[in-house]
Amino acid sequence: MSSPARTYHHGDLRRALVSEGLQLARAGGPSAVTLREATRAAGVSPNAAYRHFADRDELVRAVAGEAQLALATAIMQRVEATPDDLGPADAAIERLRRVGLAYIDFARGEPGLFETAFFTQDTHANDAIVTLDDEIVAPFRLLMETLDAMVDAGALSADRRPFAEWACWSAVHGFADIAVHGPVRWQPAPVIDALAAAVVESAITGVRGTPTPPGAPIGNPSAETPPA
Amino acid sequence: MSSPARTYHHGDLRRALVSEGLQLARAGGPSAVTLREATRAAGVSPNAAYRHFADRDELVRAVAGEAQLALATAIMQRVEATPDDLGPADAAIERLRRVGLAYIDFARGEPGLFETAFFTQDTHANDAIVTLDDEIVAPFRLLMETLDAMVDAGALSADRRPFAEWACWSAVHGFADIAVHGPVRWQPAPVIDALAAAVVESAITGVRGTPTPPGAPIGNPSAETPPA
DNA sequence: GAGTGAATGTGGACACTGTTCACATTCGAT
DNA sequence: ATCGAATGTGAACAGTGTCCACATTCACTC
Repeated sequence: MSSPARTYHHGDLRRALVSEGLQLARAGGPSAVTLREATRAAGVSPNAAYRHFADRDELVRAVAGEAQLALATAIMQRVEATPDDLGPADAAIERLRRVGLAYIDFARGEPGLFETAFFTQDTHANDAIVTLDDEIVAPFRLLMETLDAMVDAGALSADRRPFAEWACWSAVHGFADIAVHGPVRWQPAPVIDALAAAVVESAITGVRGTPTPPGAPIGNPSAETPPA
Repeated sequence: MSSPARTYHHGDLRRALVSEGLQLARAGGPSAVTLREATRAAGVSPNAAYRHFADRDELVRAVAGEAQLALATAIMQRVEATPDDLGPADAAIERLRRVGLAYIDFARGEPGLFETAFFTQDTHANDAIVTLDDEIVAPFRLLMETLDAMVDAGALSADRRPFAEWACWSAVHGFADIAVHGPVRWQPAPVIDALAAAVVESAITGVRGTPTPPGAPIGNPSAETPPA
């Protein structure tokens, strides 16, 4: 479809399979990324996949990595668009708000990719101990940095910093999941917008220990534009 | 195995299939509840299932209903064990705390059932509008009641009541998901306990708009015992 | 009590999936 | 040019959901 030749082996099958897998995941979630469909789309025999992935699981995990990257990109874009006419503390809080809203909007706009990003099948279930660093994914790292920046800007007291990442991530991730799979899913979009905003404010309040500061919340310019 | 006769048709196959499905879901999540395995366990031919369920999906949804019930039961038990030597407001807050911790502990203790409880495949995707009441599941109803009771007890101001259910549910559900599928999963149990407690406190703070009151938190008597 | 229609369970088949085996092709280095 | 390693192919197997025609059994009527 893209390359002209198609003479020899294939050139770069692994990348092609992950790419096709991403499309499938986008349309139908992790369960839709199937070996046979991906190889078929790549114009290759089913078994060819086994030269690049041990398992179907390994393919899906590779796709999941891409999905995580897409999510991280969406968050970064939204954060970088933060207006710069705010005080340091307000700006830090606004950035946290944007992390949360971008996370939620990504889940709503790309439910298949979102679900895939959290696909994990008991890999290295036996490896005795896994340090946290090994598992940290890009979106989570963004959240950590944002919270650290809040402490630096004086928008979050240092003694409230520990655990803050879990409280924030939990609230936002939970709402995203509920908005995609739960009862919220059938509500009209504006209602979901309002709920999302309320949940994010509540998470910020919960972490800071005090209601949202002077300036009213900004954020939430409707939707995001995910990558291919 | 249980019944003595086994002469005629089967007596009550539908119930048997749901029951077997629950076992499968418990061990392997929703994807493990398979028509053939369930019918096999019930000692019946695969197609017999189609006399009671239109689809594999319908079976899984029935199992999901049971899983939701099990979750609701776990929450109720924990809430009912709230000590009664607390003031009304403190008691109301403690009950909310217990709802959250029970939810999280259920997810950790029965990941398969927990995941199954949230299984939803675009059922009635075309039915124009679905009122929220149709979709409300037992665990969520418990949360609503607990929050209403907080308002009555003066532990939550009425103007903070709206959206509170979503903020609470999001935080708790998100952490449960992360603890089961996410990076938290590999941490030792005591660490997860501490994180769970912190997340729940943060959620309560976020909803009430002010840090946790005088008395230190109680809750969290380690684990729960789910049904068969 | 025999008979009849509805409910329920069976057997066989098909398409689809992941996966393995032996085999074919092509690339890259000697 | 040759030979080993990398990569792709074909046929096959087990497992899954699902449909079809057929068999059994229940519940009810005459």
